Formats: sequence, C-alpha cells, structure tokens
Amino acid sequence: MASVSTQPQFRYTQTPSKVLHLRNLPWECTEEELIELGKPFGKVVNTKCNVGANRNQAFIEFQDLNQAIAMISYYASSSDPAQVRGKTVYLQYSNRQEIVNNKTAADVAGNVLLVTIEGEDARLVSIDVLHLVFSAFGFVHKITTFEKTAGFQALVQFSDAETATSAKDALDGRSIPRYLLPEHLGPCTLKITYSGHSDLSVKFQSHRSRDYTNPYLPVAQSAMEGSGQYMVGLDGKRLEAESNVLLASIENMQYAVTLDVLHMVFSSFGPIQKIAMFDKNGGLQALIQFPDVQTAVTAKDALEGHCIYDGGFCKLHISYSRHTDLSIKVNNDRSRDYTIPLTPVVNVQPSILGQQPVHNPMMGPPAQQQYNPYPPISEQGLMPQSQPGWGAAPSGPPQSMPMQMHNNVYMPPGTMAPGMPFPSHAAQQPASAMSPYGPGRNQ
DNA sequence: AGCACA
Repeated sequence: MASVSTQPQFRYTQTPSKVLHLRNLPWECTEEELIELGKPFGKVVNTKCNVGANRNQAFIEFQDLNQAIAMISYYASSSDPAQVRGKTVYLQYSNRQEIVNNKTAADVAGNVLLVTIEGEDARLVSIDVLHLVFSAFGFVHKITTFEKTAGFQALVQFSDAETATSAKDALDGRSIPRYLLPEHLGPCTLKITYSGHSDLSVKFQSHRSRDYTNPYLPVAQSAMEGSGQYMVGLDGKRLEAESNVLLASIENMQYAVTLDVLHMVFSSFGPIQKIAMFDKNGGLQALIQFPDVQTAVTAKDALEGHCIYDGGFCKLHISYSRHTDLSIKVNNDRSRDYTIPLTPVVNVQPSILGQQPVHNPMMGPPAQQQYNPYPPISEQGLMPQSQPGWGAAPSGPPQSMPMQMHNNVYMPPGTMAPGMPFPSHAAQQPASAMSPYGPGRNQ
C-alpha cells in the first residue's frame, strides 16, 4: 500500500498522541490555564508553555491517549474553538509521545530575572531605566547587563522569588513606557524568564552593572567617562555596525550645544539630512543622519573623542545608531529635517560652511591628528553675522550642566532619579505600576 | 498559526 506519510500534516491525519501541541497562545498563558483547558477531557499530567521562538506555543500531556483524542475530536467538531482568555488556540496531536520537561533555569522560579530587551534601540536603554522599571515591584538588589546573541540582556536580582515573579508576570512581553525613554527611541519590549542565578556578582558600579545594596562599591572607570551608551572601548566591547546615522553624546558639556552647532560640526563631512537631539541620563545626545554610510563613517572617525570647544569642553563620543532614517515629527530647536525644502530659516548657508576649510578634518590626514586634532571652533570662526540660535552659547559663561547621572549611580536604594516621573513608592503598588505598560500584548 | 533542549 502506498505510503500516506507524504501528506501534509493535517491534524486529522496525524497519529494520535496523548501529547497535544497548542499554538497561537497568548503571552500571558500559564501552566494553570493549560490545565484548565484540558481538564474537561481528562487528567493533564504535564505541560510545557512558552515554547517556540515567539513563546506562544505549548504542549499538554494527558494521562491517557483517549483523553487527548477526546479533546481533539471535541474541538474538531465544535463550533466554538478552544480559547485561552478569548484568544483562539489551535490544537493538534504532538509528534512526540511525551513531554520531555527539561526544566531549565528559565522555568524554575528564582529571585533573579533574565531580561531580554527587544527593539532597534534596545541597547540604548540605560540601566537606570531598567532599575526604575523593576523597582516598581520591590527592592532591586543588583542589575547586570550584557550583550549576547539574544540581544541586549539584563539580570535583575530581587530579594526573593515572589517579588521576582510579580515583576515577571507584570512586565513580560510588555514595553518600557515611552515616557521613560528618550523620545527618539523606538519601542523596547521586555522578554523575561527566570535566571539560574541567585546572587549576582557585581564588582563595580558601572554602566553595565549596579549593586544597589552597596552604594560604596568602587565605580568603574567606564562609568566616569560620561553619560555614554557607547559601551565601547573601555570594556573592550564593540557593538558597532556601520550606519548612516551617528549617535553622538556630549561629555563635559560646559557650553550649550545647539542643533546648529552640531549641524556645523557634522556638515563638514557631507550633507546632513536630519538631526535629533535628546537628553539621556542628564547628558545630551544627538542622532545625526547622513545620506550614506560612508560619509557617516568618515565623520565618526574624524570626530570621535574630539572636543567641539577648546579646553576639553563638549567632548564628542560617537557611535553608530541602529537607525537608518530618523523620524522627525517637528522641526524645532531639538530636531530638524534638513531634507524638507520649506524648513524655516536654518543657517545652512553654504558660504559659511565653505569658509572653514581649515576646520574641515576631511582636508587633513586624520593620521596626524593625535592630540585633540579636531580644530576647536573658535568664537570668531563660528559666529559670523547674526545667526539665530547661536546667541550666547559659545562665548557665554559656562553653564552648570545638570549632569546628575552620577548622583544617580550612587543613589541609595529606593531613591528616585531626578525628573523621573515614576513614583518612588511604587514598590508598594505593583498594580498601579502595571498601568503604564498598557495592553501591550499581541503585537 | 505548524513541534520543545541553558
């Protein structure tokens, strides 16, 4: 007899198994809900949820084969489909005969969570924001962050598994509230499992790790280097994928750095399409979009580590953004789309740019630019005619910048970062802390 | 919406 095994895997032709494969499950689906679903048909002896790349599949195993058959045949002829919380669940016999429960660390409730931050801008999420988000559920002892193939991840340590579980249940699959992120970051979604760790080892307070139980822990050099997200270099970590969009952060910003200043500096290397500035950890950052990658590479190589102003002021740190095209919603003093013809009077006068041949790093070999090679923008050179927006910036008195990020670093547990809208007592109210995350499920 | 493994 001819084999029928070449037929597609229609559920009716599959060989029965007491293990059923479920798909299209909602994110929040729990083992309990799977048991509820199967209970009418028999005894569920084992389950496995959060299976698959999207973790929206599961298996349930019945005690007896005919119980599984009962469930399949019921829903095969039922007019209303199997549902979990109103979401239709698709069932079929599994191609395995039993659930192998490799109870991994991710399945065992513990006090440390493994958090994967997903999204284009995931790695721009600061450890402070993570701290804030998770502090809503209880005292966060320690956080470490790292990059793996899975992306940008963090380990978040709570006192106990119960607290960790409440945070996991509330945050898994949700996005970090936009108001906690710089406005130009895309959505950042949290995927959370348990970690096998019970106590993280944090040797330094740094951009990648914090121990909130020990505010006197030494501070890593890398944490002193400004407000960077560019955890490049000092940590030996390189997350550089070349892009036509540069992320510039400005260290030691004693003078105001305006959109026009940035445009002036970066346009030495080619036409600038868009600039978006935003505050990050009390410092200033900007995304600068060139038409092509090569121009951006040139600008980055020439400008990285150099100061806009003499005396070590406004030192630029530049990395590649993961953006390729910035979305500028409005032209103002923080963001501008130079590709729109009707931009209100931007000082992109070519004549001015053309007047600074000496200042164009492209003109000289970067090789010999070892020591602060980026020509400081002199007051004279930068202030031709009347230029709106420039005002008193370069020549004015150094402003005391609210570089409070470091205070933040040493802040005792439970304290609130200045300007953060999250209530510090939210720890007692996990329910209210959930609201900002909204429905956030199913896409 | 189509089969798991830290």
